[in-house]
Amino acid sequence: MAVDLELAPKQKRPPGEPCCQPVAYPDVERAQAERIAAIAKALADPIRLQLVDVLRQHAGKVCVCELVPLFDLSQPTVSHHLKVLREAGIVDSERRGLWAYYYVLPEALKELSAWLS
Amino acid sequence: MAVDLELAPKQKRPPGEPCCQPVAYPDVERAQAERIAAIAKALADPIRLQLVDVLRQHAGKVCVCELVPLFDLSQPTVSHHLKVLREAGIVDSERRGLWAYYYVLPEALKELSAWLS
DNA sequence: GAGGTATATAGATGGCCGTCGATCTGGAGC
DNA sequence: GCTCCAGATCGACGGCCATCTATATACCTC
Repeated sequence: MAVDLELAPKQKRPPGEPCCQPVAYPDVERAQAERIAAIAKALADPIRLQLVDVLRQHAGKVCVCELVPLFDLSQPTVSHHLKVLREAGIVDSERRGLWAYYYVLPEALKELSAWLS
Repeated sequence: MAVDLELAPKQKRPPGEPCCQPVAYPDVERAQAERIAAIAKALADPIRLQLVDVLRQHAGKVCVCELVPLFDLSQPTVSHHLKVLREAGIVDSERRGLWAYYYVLPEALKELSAWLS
């Protein structure tokens, strides 16, 4: 998966109609592309996107028991989505007694946001 | 864009009653969340992210024959990724003779970019 | 027309993802 | 101790995804 691999120019082509222009290389390295794509992948589900949206509305922390009834999904499924977001570094959680509170880590979205602009 | 709803702190509750009511609702409607998530999904692969990166960097139209050798993938696989990006509305293509030139549709990324900021 | 070339499509395959019900964990309160 | 509850984890299932090879399509040149 060599991003920095040299481009082999076209060897035979109809005259007068050049195929290949000067090569454009990816501006992002492979490792960076994988990081950004991983964030995009975590956001690539409407449920997770709305979860992040709710958490971002509150600068504070939101209880899981508030998140579950927002969606027509089972509690384990919502918990699974929260785990995906947590493992992507987009959210983190804190346990207080019986309840778990989730909150956004805004830094996690910066690289994707910066690449998009 | 933010809906101001307050987060009720968790208190002890009488047994037999549900833990809490949802206090925050998604600011993003389901249809909008699905649109944004679909864009994120198209970008959720490092190859496709780098393809978009190359096309954005070039700011013009890039021949497929330049894109294929950038990755250690078969030509049909690169073609598949370009098709995914095209069906997501992120890129479009134009055929010139034997060659196909791809270019970015910057509008497609705006909704995701706006949601992130 | 024949022959070659760039790209797209088809079909198969292995793996990952979203969802569920069932179960486990650990804290609260009796 | 025991019971109840919030949340996480497990195991399974169906479906979708990324990749390949093989083939088709479209186009050019002779």
